[in-house]
Amino acid sequence: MMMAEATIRDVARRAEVSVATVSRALNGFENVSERARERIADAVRDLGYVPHAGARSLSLARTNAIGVVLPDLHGEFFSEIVRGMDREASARGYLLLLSNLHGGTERAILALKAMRGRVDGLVVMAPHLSEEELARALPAGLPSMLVNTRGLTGQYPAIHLDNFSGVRAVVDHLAGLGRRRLVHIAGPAENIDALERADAFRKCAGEHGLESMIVQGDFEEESGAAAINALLAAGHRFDGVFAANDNMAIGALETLRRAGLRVPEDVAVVGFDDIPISAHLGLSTVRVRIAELGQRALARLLDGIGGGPQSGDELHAPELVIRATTEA
Amino acid sequence: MMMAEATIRDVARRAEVSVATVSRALNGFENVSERARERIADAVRDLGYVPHAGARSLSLARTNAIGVVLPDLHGEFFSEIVRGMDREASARGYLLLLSNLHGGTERAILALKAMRGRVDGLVVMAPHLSEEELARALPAGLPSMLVNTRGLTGQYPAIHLDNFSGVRAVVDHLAGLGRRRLVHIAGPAENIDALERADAFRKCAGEHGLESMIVQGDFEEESGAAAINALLAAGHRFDGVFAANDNMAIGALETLRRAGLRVPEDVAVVGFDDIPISAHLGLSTVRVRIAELGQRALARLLDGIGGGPQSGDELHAPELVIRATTEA
DNA sequence: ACGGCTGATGTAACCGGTTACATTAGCCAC
DNA sequence: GTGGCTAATGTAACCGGTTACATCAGCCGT
Repeated sequence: MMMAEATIRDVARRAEVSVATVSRALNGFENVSERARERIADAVRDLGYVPHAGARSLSLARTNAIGVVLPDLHGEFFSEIVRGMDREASARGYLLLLSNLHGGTERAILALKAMRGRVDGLVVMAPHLSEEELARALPAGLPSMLVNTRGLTGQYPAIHLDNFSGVRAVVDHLAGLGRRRLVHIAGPAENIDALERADAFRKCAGEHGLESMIVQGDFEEESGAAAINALLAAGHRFDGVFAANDNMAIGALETLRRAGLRVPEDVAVVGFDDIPISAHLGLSTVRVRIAELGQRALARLLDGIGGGPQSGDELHAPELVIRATTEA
Repeated sequence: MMMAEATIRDVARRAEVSVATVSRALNGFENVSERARERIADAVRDLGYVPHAGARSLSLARTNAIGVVLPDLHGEFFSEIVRGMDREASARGYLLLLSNLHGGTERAILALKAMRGRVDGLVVMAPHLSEEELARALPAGLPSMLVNTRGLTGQYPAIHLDNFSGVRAVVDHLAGLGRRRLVHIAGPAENIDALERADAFRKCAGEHGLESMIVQGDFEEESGAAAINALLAAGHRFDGVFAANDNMAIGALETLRRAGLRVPEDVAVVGFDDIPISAHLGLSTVRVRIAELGQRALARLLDGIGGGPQSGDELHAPELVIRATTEA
C-alpha cells in the first residue's frame, strides 16, 4: 500500500501507450480510441495513479486555488467569511489556500509573496498594512481583491462593509425613539471599521442635532463594561449607547443593568455585527452578513479571472435589527 | 506595473550569471561571490522577481503546505479548529490548503485526490466516509492525520475527542447532585461524536443505577426545545437533562423555563462544547478545547513528516465546567 | 493505384524552479 | 613552471504534467 507514487509515465508504460495519449484520455479529449481508453483506465486503477496537481498547474499556469490572506480575526468573523468564500470557491471547483497574518509587516509581506505560483488569485484583508506596503507586497500580475482594506482604490477591485449606512440606520432609529444624549463606544483606533463607525456616528448625531460623546474601547466585552463604569462614575447622563461591536454592547448592557438602570427605558443599547449571542440577549444591532461578503468577494475575483469586468469598489450593506434593548 | 512575471532566467540574464548561481544566491548558499550576490539582488529588485512556489515545490517534492479536509462544520467548531491548526502551521512555516467537504461521497473523494501534489500532508476529518471509502480516497504515500474519524486505526495516526471521559464527568456530577431521572438529548445518528456520547451516557447512567432515557435531536437549538416539549407533553418526569451539545441544551433550557420549571432546582441542564454563549447563560457544560485539538493534530502530523514517530491514536480530553444550570 | 484527408498516436519541448556534475579560475607549494 | 587544491560558476537533466507538431495508418474518391 505504501508504493512510490505513480506518474503519468508509469501509467503510459503499463498501458503501452504514450504519455500524450494518457494525458488526453484523462482530460476527456475526444481523439482517443476506445481501446486505448480502456487500457489506460486499467493502468490507472492498478497503479492507484492520482495526477500530481502541482505539476499540472505548472504547465497549465493555472492552479485552481485562491489565496486568502486574513489578519488575526475573531472567531465568528473569521469562520463566517471563510465559510462564504468556501461556498463560492468549491461551487466553482477552487480550493482555498489560507494564510493568517500574525506577526509584523515583514512577515505579512513574505506571506503574500509565498502565494506566487500557488494560486490564481488573492483575497486580501490587511487593515494594518499601509498602502505602499501593500502595493509592494502584492505579487504583480496576480489578480487580487481587497476586502475592508484602505487604499489602492482603483488599482485593485475592492469590497467594503458599508459602515456609514449601518450607523445611520442606528442613529435614525435612536433619534426616532426620542433619545437625545448618545454615547458611542468606539473600537480600536487602528481598525478601519472602528474609525468609520465613529466618524459616521459623529456625523449622523450632528445631523440630528443630538448631544453626543465618544469613548474609547477595544472591541472586547470588558472595554464596553469599563466605558460605562467610567461614564457613570463621572456622573455623565445619557439615554442611548451605541457600541462599535456587539461584544462591547454586551459588556455595556450588563454593566448598565447591574448599576440599576433599566434597558431600554432609561438607556437604549445598540451593537454592531449581530453575533449569535445577540439574539439571545435581545440586543438591537446591525447585522453584517459576513459570509455573504466573503462569498461576494470571491465571486467577483473569480469573475475577474474569467475575464469579466474588473469593476472598482463595491459596498456591502448591513441591516438594522431591532430587538428588546431599544424597544420595550 | 503589469509586466509579465519574471522568472529566474530573466534574473540570471539581467545579472549576467547563470540560473544556478541565482538559485544558490536566493537560497542562501555559501559558495556565491559577493559580487554575484549584489548583482542578483539588484536584478531581483529591478524586475520585482518573486519565486514561483509551484515550480519550486515540483523540483523539491515539497510544498510547505498542509491540506485540511473538513466536513461542513458549525461556526464555532470550524473556526476554532482552523485557528489551532493555523497557529501551529504558520509557526512552522506552512500554509493551510482548505477543502470543505460538501456534497456526496464522490465529491469528497475527488476533493481528497485534488490534494495530491499540492501538499506535504493531510489532516482529515471525514465522519461520514466509510472506512473503505476513506482508504480508497487517501492518496497513497501522503502522510495523513485523522481527526475524530472512525476506522483505519493503526494505518494512520489519529486524534480523537475523548467523549467518554467528558460524558462520565457529566453523569458523575449529576448523580453527585442527587439527580436520579436523566434525559439525554442525542445528536444526529450519523455523527460519530453524537453516537459516542449517547453510548457513554447509557453506560454511565447504568453504572450509577439511574433511570435514563434518550431522545433524538439534531444538534440544532430547535431540536432541544422540541425534545423537551415532547417529553413534557407526554408527562415524563425527570430531574436532569444532558444534551449532546450546547445548542440543544440552550433550546432545552429556555423551553424548561418557559414551561415554568426552575433550573437547576427542578431540572439540572448540562450541554457539551462550551461555546461562548454558554458562559453568558450560565450553562454547565463540557469544555472542548477545539483549537488545541487542531493544533495538536497539525503538530503531530508535521512531526511525523519530519521523521518523528508515527504514533497511533491519541485522545483529547475535555473538561467539565460547572455553572448555574446545575448549581444553585 | 494514388493523392488527399481524417483520426489516433508518439516525440519532444516547455512550464520554472533545483542540483549533480563538469569546468574554469585562482592560489599555493615545490 | 607545474601539479594540486579550492572556490565560483555554468550546463543540462530533472521534477510530472501538457501540448504543438510530426508521423502514420486507414479510408475515400477518381
